[in-house]
Amino acid sequence: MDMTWYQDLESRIPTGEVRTRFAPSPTGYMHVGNLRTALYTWLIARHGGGKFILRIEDTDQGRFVEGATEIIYSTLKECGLTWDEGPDLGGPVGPYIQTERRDLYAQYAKLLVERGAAYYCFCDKTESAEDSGNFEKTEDPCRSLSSAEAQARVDAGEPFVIRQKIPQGGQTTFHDAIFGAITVDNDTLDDQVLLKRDGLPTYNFANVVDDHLMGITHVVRGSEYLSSAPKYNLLYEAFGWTVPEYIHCSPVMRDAHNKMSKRHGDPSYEDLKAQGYLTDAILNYVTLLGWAPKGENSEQEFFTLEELSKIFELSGVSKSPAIFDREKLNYFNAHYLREMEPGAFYTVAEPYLKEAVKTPDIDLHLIAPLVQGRCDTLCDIAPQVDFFDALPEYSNELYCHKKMKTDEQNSLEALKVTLPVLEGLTDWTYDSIHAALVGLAEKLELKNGRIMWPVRTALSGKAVTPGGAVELCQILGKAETLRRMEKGIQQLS
RNA sequence: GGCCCGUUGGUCAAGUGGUUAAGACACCGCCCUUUCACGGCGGUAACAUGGGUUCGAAUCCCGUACGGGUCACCA
Repeated sequence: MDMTWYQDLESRIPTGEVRTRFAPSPTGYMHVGNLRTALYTWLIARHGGGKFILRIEDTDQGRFVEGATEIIYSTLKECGLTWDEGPDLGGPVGPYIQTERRDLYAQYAKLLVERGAAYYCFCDKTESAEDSGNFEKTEDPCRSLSSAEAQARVDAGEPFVIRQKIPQGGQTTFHDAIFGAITVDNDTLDDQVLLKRDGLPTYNFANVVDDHLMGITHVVRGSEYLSSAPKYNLLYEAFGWTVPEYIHCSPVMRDAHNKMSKRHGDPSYEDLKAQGYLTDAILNYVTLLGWAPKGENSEQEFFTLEELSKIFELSGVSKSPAIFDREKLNYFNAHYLREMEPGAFYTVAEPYLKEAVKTPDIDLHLIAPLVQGRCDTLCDIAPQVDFFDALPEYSNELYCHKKMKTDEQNSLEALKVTLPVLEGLTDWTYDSIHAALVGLAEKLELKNGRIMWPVRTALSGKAVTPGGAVELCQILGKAETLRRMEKGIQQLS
């Protein structure tokens, strides 16, 4: 009995557990919307104690990008979105790459033809409505071909596609976890292509077949697929399969009108990393773009993946698109940066510090804690610490500070009295320098700032520095400190 | 153009018939302070719109406007 060819496939489908899948096509980089979809999908699986599956959808021969699969793997791994089954791990319902499942789709498409839910079409390729400007729905002449005639043309070697035969009249209703029940007239649906001329399935068909065969219980995808969902239901119905739960997510926007896109130069996950953002911060922020915790957690905004997998609920997913806000991402990143243990921060900051400060005598470990609280991203480090290597040219205007009550004249005096004090210091530590400078101010009955401001200015040549006068003295070392102060005195004289 | 979906401050958002309409980012002010940050305190700012239903509507219904998606042998 050849009608049982699919029984083995069907028997492999796991049941009784939550199974979700992330199914990217290897056409480029991992954009933010993609990452969010992967994250939600993973969260649903983990929240339900189920399996997260990775499937590569490479049915478009023309758009394959070399290395794209690797970016998908590395991004998911870095983010901690571990998968239980996939091309590299295998699993009970593999293979997990669609081109390796090629024969399956054709078989299932033919099954649909036999059942009268699909038909062979021999027409020329149709242009997209947008390109052609033609939105009229036209009756496909191949739809009414007799099965004998169609089969004869197939046998004769005539190229064909297989199209879904949408019922005439009636309505189809599908349910989405976020949007609820949506009903459409069947007459508004088109006989979409299931199997392309090259024998590979379209995205829509491969999805249905694979999601069923892989036992996917929750289908997470972008809302751009919302309007094709009714056709999916018709397909599931024709096969006699159980319809999974749909979760359609609205897009992540760059502004009110446009999705985030590579074309507009919007950053991918990798770009954000290169711009000095931490993975945890990116994930945390992206989670909140289109999802919010409910109830008692509704005011919490910082989450670990672990916490999220406990409290993530679909009811918190938003229907409307969310605009990606760099400022808020900065806030999250700054928060994560500050929360890091000093050692951990040093590890991530070191490459950036080394890039900016090359003087061998300078201890980068002393600089790191100074910049930790002053950065939105790691890329903010270098511009703040470049003066350690070389004192920049600066204007004497910098010595004038209203609040510190300093001007060029009293700054010159301050430097002149401070120089010998520091010169006489044998113990060059933070505490001793601090004691010396504060002691001097006290002795002269001056506010600390009257001494600190001129010193900090002379040492940095900048209006803003990480750390104050004492830290800068300590880090620069005695010799360099004295040299820069003498330079200041000379410049002010 | 047909169909589908959406609309709470500039942004992310809570809210499910009765609230002074949360909170966060950003912005502004004050405090802290050896600069700048950090931190603390306070402030400006919203239910797209018109009709219903109701004692009462951000919440329910209808229309309008605006926005998005889709109508590919792309995903």
